[in-house]
Amino acid sequence: MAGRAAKSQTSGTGKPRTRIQKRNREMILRAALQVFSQHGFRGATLDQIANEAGLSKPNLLYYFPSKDAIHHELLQGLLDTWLDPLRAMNPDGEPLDEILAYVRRKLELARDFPRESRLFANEIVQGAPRILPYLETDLRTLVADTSGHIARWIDEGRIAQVDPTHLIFSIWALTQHYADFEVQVTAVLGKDDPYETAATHLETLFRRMLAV
Amino acid sequence: MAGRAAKSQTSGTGKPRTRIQKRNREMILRAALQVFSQHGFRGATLDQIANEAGLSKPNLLYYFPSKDAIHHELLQGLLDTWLDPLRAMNPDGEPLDEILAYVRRKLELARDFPRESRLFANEIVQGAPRILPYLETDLRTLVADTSGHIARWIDEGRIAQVDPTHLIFSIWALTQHYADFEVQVTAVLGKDDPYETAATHLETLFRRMLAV
DNA sequence: ATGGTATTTGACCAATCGGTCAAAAGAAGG
DNA sequence: CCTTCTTTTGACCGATTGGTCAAATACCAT
Repeated sequence: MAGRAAKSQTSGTGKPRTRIQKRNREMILRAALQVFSQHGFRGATLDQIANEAGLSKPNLLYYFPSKDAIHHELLQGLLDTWLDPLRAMNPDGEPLDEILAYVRRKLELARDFPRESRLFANEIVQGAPRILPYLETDLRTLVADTSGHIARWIDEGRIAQVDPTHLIFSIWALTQHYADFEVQVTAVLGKDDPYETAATHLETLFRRMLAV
Repeated sequence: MAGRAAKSQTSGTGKPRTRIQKRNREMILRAALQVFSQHGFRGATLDQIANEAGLSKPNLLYYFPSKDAIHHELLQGLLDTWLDPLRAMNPDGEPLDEILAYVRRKLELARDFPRESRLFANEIVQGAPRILPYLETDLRTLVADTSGHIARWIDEGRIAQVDPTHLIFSIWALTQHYADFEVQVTAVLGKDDPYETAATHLETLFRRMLAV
């Protein structure tokens, strides 16, 4: 009994091997998403996450080596899907359709995954201490590329003149607002679901902004 | 020495009476704004704030009774000034000018007081646990009133048809984005100041959206 | 200088933080 | 049934948390 590391340790970067592991890791990530998105990284506690997941704290740490590891895995898994809609924009498509489709997809993400959006918002608002390098490389390149396509569309006279990068910022700001500031939107509008009216509003907005 | 409360205790709701108190309370609030806006309420610690303010923790607690009290005073002082630009909108003015002026003022606030914006963003993203009642009453009324004015402008055919409340949301989202997501904007754009181009972009956007 | 007030601090506290560990309890195959 | 591996847990650790308190110090009018 000299070795202290379990032979079949699956925590950390390893992939789950049993059904129990898969189930519990998912429960933990779901609980962690809830807690991290509501309190930010430093404001969240392992006890909260464990409690939300219905596990004991040591048991939670049996599946993940640390608080940072959970947060990191959550953020990592988020980033890919979060920017997919932007990558999905087709430079050879009809400009207005492509942009409106992107807006729609982004608003759907805000509606269907508000906690993911708030997790990301927390990270950014607090200075992006964990994903700044990603922002300065991958994200920056992706935005530069997309801005290039938009600039070409403008040069070809297919949409109105507009700063391409700020256009992208505007799409992010307008769509994520409904997830990140949900309580404010709800407090002002009442408990009704704001997403239908928001979708109409945003389509109108971008149609007018981009009409030639 | 029976009484434990100092006769001249000025902490809590009392107003500062000496120059030292005024100075130190201001230093504390400035430090607290920095820390709270970066880490959120739960993620911020009194030691951090005290350190940032150049005071010892007990000394900090000589001027404010608790962590909550500091955060509360900060938020309270913020709310008034934060919505002033909206209150300053003149229902009898020229619609487009009024709205564009509001956008400009709001963007200036984001540029000049980004930490205040992020303090507010943190509070809202995390569910507004401390100011939800305010949102549901004062803010809601204010938005309802302003939406009424905008609706009238639309009825009079002075600006294009648009959902007034979502128009207000759009202004908030677009302007605050540059403060709340500053690191992302900077990471994508480079270190250059984005506010000049943002101002132009937003003016163009709202002109097109509201043109009759 | 002196006395009273305002301010500052070191030492301390209970509670909670992230994390560890050895042992107990399940699960599975033979 | 027994063995082996996986999963769970209670007890515990040092560090940090928000906050207290009595004593020390700075300030100021007389």
